[in-house]
Amino acid sequence: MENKKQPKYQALTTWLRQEIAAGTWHEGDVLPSEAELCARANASRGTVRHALAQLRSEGLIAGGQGKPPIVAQQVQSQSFTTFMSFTDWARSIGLEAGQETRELAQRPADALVAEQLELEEGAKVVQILRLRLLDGSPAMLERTSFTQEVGRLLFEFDADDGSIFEYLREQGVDLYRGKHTIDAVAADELDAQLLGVRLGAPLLRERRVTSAKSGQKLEYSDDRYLPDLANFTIENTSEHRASLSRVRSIAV
Amino acid sequence: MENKKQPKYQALTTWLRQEIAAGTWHEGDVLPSEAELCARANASRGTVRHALAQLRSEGLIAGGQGKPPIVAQQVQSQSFTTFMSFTDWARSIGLEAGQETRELAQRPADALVAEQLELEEGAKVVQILRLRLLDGSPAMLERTSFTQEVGRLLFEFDADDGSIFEYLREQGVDLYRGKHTIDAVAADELDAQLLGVRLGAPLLRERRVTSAKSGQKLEYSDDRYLPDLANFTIENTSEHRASLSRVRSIAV
DNA sequence: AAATGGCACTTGTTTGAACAAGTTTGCCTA
DNA sequence: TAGGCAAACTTGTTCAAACAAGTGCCATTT
Repeated sequence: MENKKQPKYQALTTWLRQEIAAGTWHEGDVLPSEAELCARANASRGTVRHALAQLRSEGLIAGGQGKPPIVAQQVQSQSFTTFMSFTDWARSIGLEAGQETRELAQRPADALVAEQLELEEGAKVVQILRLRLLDGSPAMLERTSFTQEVGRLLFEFDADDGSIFEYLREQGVDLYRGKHTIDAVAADELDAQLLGVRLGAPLLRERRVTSAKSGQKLEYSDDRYLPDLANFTIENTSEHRASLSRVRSIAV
Repeated sequence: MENKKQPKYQALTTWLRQEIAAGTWHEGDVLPSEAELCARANASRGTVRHALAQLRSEGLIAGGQGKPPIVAQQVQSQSFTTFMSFTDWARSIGLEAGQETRELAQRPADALVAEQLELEEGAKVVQILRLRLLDGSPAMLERTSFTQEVGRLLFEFDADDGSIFEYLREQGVDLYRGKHTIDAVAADELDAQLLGVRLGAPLLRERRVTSAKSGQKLEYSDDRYLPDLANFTIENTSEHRASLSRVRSIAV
């Protein structure tokens, strides 16, 4: 018996999730029928169905009426942290993240940054320019702007020392929501020099606005990846819509 | 009354989804309590909760125990069809999709296509090269390869006439899952000529493998967008993970 | 006036039951 | 043997009831 605080249906989902992750049932395998799960978990069918519904909504299992549920083809996804933090991402694929901080400055926001962070133009922001490395080679150049309130914490942090995202969360900053826009851009002089490509080379750009649960904007970043080193992938099915959208570009 | 085939809880979710989309309740507004919804829909609480659970899993509503559900901050996403079909996407943003088919041919698969479609190298595939337009101007160049079985249907379709995706679905082709990889690439000669950019200009590339529910690969496409005209966006929160992943590039 | 206690209301969890609808299996017939 | 039909099983939908647990408000008390 685990923590008695956990409701029965959640204990069931956790158990099933773990079993699937552990490979007890492989992709396409048939799970025990609802009746069997009822017996094994000593629960009513409603409870079991509640648990299965949760897994279904996560896309972990599939199956239609009359047929027992099967383990679905996994739709890969990354946790919020892994997707938001370069350091965490690198770790997750077995590489070591590195960084060379080129600039850390406080200055008035220009028009673009002010708009993205919903500040008055000229309000003070903290900007950081970092070259990010994967196993020692340049992979991405990030230009990030923080609101004054959050950014001031960075002056007490060695930006060559790891994950800003992680550090800010430890400091209690409520980084809750990320809105990402992905496009392609030609390398400018700075990109070319630091990433080691020729001027005008195609780069994969991710612009990101991070906000608190309250909706207050905290960070705006323009990250440019070498397309040879990083891609974005997404999967969707006619049953399991992805939250990715293709949108019309907005002039910048 | 609509189609009586639709179960009650689904009618309820549909209704609520529409009301929310229509702005009857705004972000942060309180929805009717479960009891009220029971009365209004003439349904039991279980049914109402089933409907609410569905909306909750889509991230449309939030709210904790004791508090009535509220309309959550919208995480934008697109339906499977809208994301898979250029024509449908254009329609959704109020533009007209156009196309100029440059080639429709049957030929042996090269190594890349064969690998993506899980065919023997040299197996026959149907390839189509189409320039896609938004309101008349070039926006994307698509190079798509279909397995023989699916592709043969295209010879009875006027490819200048609209959505291949829609046509194939009407013909009963089971287009179920899309796996998308997004990166940036330099325009080659053909891209430059048809899209009207200079050689080497950055393009936003989406490579896509579409498969049937059975897992059989049906289509591989390399779509190159003018980054001025289309982006991809995604949102995630620490509670609502997105299915997007940043991955290490695989050599092509 | 401020703190507290309780009541009314809300959602969360669980059970049991019944019928509908799709799938599989195996037997029986042609 | 091939086909078809029916029974047995599966999941899907819906209802009703009960208690647990969290929230908000109001009246009473300090």
